[in-house]
This record gives sequence, C-alpha cells and structure tokens, in this order.
Amino acid sequence: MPKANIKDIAQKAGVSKTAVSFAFNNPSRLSENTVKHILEVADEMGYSPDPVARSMSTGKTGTIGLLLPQPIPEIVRNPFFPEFVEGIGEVCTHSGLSLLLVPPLKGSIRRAIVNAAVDGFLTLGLEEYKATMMVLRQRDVPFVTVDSDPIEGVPAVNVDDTGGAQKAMEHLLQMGHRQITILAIRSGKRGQYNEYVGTLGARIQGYIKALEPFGLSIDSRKIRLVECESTEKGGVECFQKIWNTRYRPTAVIAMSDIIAIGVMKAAQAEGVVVPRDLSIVGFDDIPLSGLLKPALTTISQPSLEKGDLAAKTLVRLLDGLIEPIHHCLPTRLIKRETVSEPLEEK
Amino acid sequence: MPKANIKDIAQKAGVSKTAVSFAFNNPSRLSENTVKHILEVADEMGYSPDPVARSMSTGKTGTIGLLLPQPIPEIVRNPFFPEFVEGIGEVCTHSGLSLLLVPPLKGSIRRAIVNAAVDGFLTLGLEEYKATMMVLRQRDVPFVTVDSDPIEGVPAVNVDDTGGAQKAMEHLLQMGHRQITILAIRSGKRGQYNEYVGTLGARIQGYIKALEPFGLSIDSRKIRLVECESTEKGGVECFQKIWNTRYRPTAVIAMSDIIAIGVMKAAQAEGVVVPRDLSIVGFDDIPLSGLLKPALTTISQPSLEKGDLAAKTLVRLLDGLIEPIHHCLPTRLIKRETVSEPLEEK
DNA sequence: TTGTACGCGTTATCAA
DNA sequence: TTGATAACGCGTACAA
Repeated sequence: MPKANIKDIAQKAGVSKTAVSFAFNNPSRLSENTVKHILEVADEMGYSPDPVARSMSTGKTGTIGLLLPQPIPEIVRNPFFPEFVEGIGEVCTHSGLSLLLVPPLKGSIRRAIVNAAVDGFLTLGLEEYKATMMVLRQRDVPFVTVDSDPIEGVPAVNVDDTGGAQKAMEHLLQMGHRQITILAIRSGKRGQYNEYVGTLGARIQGYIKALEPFGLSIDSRKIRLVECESTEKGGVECFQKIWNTRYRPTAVIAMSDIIAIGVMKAAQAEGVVVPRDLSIVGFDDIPLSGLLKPALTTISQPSLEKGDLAAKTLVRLLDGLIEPIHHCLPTRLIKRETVSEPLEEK
Repeated sequence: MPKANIKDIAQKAGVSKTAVSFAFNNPSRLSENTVKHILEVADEMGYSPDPVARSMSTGKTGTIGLLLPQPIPEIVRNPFFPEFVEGIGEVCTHSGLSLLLVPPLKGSIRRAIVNAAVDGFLTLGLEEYKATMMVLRQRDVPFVTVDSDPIEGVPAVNVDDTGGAQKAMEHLLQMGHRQITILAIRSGKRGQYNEYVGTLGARIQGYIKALEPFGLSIDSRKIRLVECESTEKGGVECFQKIWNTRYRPTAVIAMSDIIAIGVMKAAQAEGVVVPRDLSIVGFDDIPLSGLLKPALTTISQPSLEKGDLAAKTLVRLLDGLIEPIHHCLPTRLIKRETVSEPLEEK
C-alpha cells in the first residue's frame, strides 16, 4: 500500500483535508477533541505531511544551499572547511534550517543551481562568478557570496586577503629576505597573475603592495611566482622545483598552509633546516599549523566567523531585511617558528 | 514581476505547457525548431523549472539526507567527519546527488526526518535508534544506518568496533599492563556500561572480551571506567581525575583519539612522560594522531570507505535493488609510540 | 469547520 | 511525428 496522504487521513477521521492540515500546523483553530482525534488517526496510519508538497504550498523549504565550486570530496579535504561549516551550522541551529551541500551537477554549476530546492544560497569561492551570479539572479533566490570579488548590489562576505598577504610579505621583507618565491594556488591562469580573481587576486595584490616600498615587484629577478596545487603533495613537488634552481630563494610564501606544510616536509626530508636555510610562511592558519615542529608562521583568517556571518546575512535576507552589503573580516599575522633572517645576504 | 513559470513561457512561445516541459526534459519528442524556439524564449525570460514543483511531479529530489544526532557545529568538530563525508561525496559526484545535512529540528530528530525533502537517508550514530527507525519507516523512504546497532531488515554499515577495541586492550595487556583506565565517551548512562548501545556498546564488548582471558573484568579493582566528553578538554579533565587517585593506572585506553590527545597533553604538562609513566591508546586514528610527539597508538577505522559504502548502498536502494543487509568494515591496531611496558609491576 | 481554488510541472492519453 | 488537453501529486489559503 502506498503511503497515506492527507486525504486518506481526512476520510478515516471523518473530517476535511483542511482540518487535518490545521491539526498539524494550527491546532488552535480546531477543537481539542478534533485535533486529538485527527492526530491519533494520523499516527495510526503513519502519516506525516509530505515535505515537498508542503514546500510547494508554503514556498519555503527550510533549507539553505552551500554552492560549491568543486565536487564534495575535494571541498571537504580543505582543512578550513569544517570551521566554516561550523559557523554556518550555528545559524542553522538557531533558525531551524538544514544545510544542503550543492556541488556542480554533471560538471555544471548552473545545473546545480536551478535544481536545488533551497530558500537561499551561500556561494563559496566561485571562479566564474559573473556567469554564476546571473543564474542565481534568474533563479530569484537570495544569496550571499563568500570569498568572491564583491559585486555591486550583491551581499558579500570576505576576509581581508590583501591585507593578510601584505602582512605576510612585509614580515619576510622586514626580516631581510629579498629572494622570495611565491607559491600561488593553481588557477588555470598559468601564472598570469594579473588575471587572477577572487581570493587569489586579492592575495597577489597584497604581495605586490608589500614589495613596492622595497623597490621590488613580482617581475623582479629575485621574486618568483610558481603555481602549485593546493595540497601537501603540491607543496612537496614545488619544493623540488624551486630548490634546484639558480635563484634559490631564502624564503617561500605560500597561498595556503597546506602548500607550506608540503614544502616544509620536503625541505626537512632533504636536510634543509627550516627556518635557518629556508623561511616559510603560509596562509589560513589551519589547526595543524600550530602543532608542527617548527610551528608554521602564517596568516590566520576567521573561518568560523566567516561562515557565521554569511549565514546570518542570508537569514536576514530571507526574512526580507535589506542588508549592509559588503562585509570584510580581518586577517592577522601569526608569528611562529618558520621565519628567521636569511643566512647570508647576496 | 514575479518569476516566470512554465505557463508564461508556453504563452510567449505560442505552445503548450507540455511542449515547454518536453523542451527541457525530452527534447527528442519535439521538432528541433520548436525546442530551439522554446529554449530561447525561456532563456530570455530567465525561466527554469521550479525544483520543488518538479520534485512534486517526479517524486524525486536528487538529494540524499545525512541524518545527524546532534547540531551541525558539534558534528563537524568531529575530526573524522570530513573523511566520512568525502566518502559520501564521491558517490554524490557519480550519481549527481546533493547532500543535505539534517540536524535535529528544534531538538527533535523526528521533526527533522519528516521535514527533509530527500530521496533517502543515511543515519549517523543514532542513539535513540529504535524510535528513530520507526519514524524513518513511516516516512517510507530508503535509509541505511551507519554506526548503529544493526537491526533486522535494515541495511547497515558499521566498522568492527568490538574487534578494534579488543585489539587495543589486548595490546595493553600483552605489554604487561594490568591497571588500566577506560575512558568512555560520555553517554548519559553515567557509567552503566552494560546499558551502552551502538558504537559505545560495541567497544565495551571488545574491552571485556580482551580482559576475560586475563581473568580481569571492568568491575575488577584494577580496571576502571570513566566517562568523558569526547573533546580534548574532556581528556584533559579526565587526566586530572585519574592521576590523583589511589589506583593510578599504568595505561589509559580511550574511546576516541581526541580524548587520548587531551590526556596526553595534560600528562605532559604535568611532567608525566608518555609512554614511560603512562601508556595511552586511542580510537579512530584521526589525521592528527600520527603527527603528535609521541605519535599516538590507536585503532584506525576506514571512515572514508564507511561513507562511500553507506552512500553506495543507499543509491542501490534508491534504484530499487535489494541489498545485502549488514556491512562491517575492518579496524586495525596502529602501533605507534604511546604504549610501552609499565614501569613497575605492582 | 468545510469546500474549493491554487501553486507548478510532469506525464498519460488523445488529436491532427 | 508533433503537439495539446487534462489529470495528477499534496498541502495550504481563503471565502463561506
């Protein structure tokens, strides 16, 4: 037998569909006895309102979507993802919402967007943000972007990537480093850093800003930019590339901690002493970074607050409130043990 | 203006609703020209089918739910959660599914179940599994349980918790330990270990099995059981409790790595040398455990495979296939550096 | 308390 | 072969 629906209950209980609906959602409009009777019948027949049909009528799903730029497995491997979701989760708890992880569908973010039954979206670090935002607009559902270049009129939550990157680079420069390799997260732009967008672009800007007063630029001979997959393995591979070269750097500045960690491990495996022979600074301050020996000097960003603020903003949007548009959370330099003065000036 | 619906497109394009629907879902039933025309009009008006209405008709949502026993923030703080979700995510990628995180709604798992618009559920470590499964059955949606006591006729994925716990305890016993404190994850059962269910219960069984041949039991004087919040802080607090007691143990066996890590840190802070003064063994083998100094001896469980297998099983269920019911994945002892022989036999 | 219209798209059936 | 008509799924809002 197919599952019971509202009509079945109404019949069995000898009342109307409306009465059954009220018994569940607005009991005060019915007499106590009727409610009790209806709920008994419903329970007996194992009935509860179909969530999809309900959403159809109410126009609400009780769900917010987290739009991901990559498949779920790749995303959850990001060490800062749990904290970010924790922040979102706090808002979900308070507001009684579920969280839908929305990866690209058959490779298409667009398809994913139009298919997701959600009341609103959070987007995370979208690359093709312009096209994607068009689709989101069409979909006519509130959304707030996280880690994307802010767009006029679209609520956004970002961290001060530029400032963080600048602080990291300044720290290296102030310690006396001049031969520095930047390890950028691989982007498909093949090192054309002026084409970087979003988080990458913002960080590059920060590096440039810091270099300027020292009369340096990314195009100087002493500064190099290498693209690197944002994994430990990527870092390991990059170390090989940069160490056996004529312009061996005295310091490496990575766009993510996980890259920095890969570099450090590879260096140590080769007998290179960090920071004496090579200074390293990362970005993100993932939980692991503080536990390493030596502990990683890095830029911390408030992932949890980022998730929390983004979700709060979305919830307010859902409630029809107009929101101050662009939020920017601070980053800060965490000086630990992987940066020292360079061994010798060249 | 409200968003366009299928009727608007049909009118504008001078065709029927049916044609519009076919243009999206079954283009081969229409002439190429018609399809092209309809899609143009749709694009122009920013139309795409409403996912909720679509689910209503098709009876599918394209979403599977992960039913959580606790609010999202608490769950994602679990160090093994990312790996578990990674496993699920792989299946999602292949099958074009989204993943809905379904925490209790206003404190009620039942409410969460009946409200979630999903094609099927994965449940994770449910405590009140009996009541919950009744609700799931009523909801008439396929589901597979993970980390719950297997129930007749319900597909389940588990790991060999009992075997793992047994191996951990045997290792300690074989090394010569006889004064052992078991740090159980707090359960609300206040130490009544015979009432433990699910993962906890299974692990306790393993400890008991290992103790028996040595003529020991949890009720022996030398063996103690202490309940502990499964956080690093919980471990720290427990160390205080167990160290300043008459029956100071020579070894601690924790039901989670994170507890073990807390104990280890607290011990080291007090100048207690691990493993010389105190041996420690954990459970889970979270990524951090291998990186500590000393590295934690523990039981590894295949979290990723667990998620993968559970999701695969659910997908087959969704496809109407009948499944072999109970899966049990192996656990294994990872001998590292936190277990040695006890200093002195008492 | 109830009857009825409604929301939106899909699909079986039917007509050209 | 191409397209239209109409029924359907399920619960909610509103007038009666």
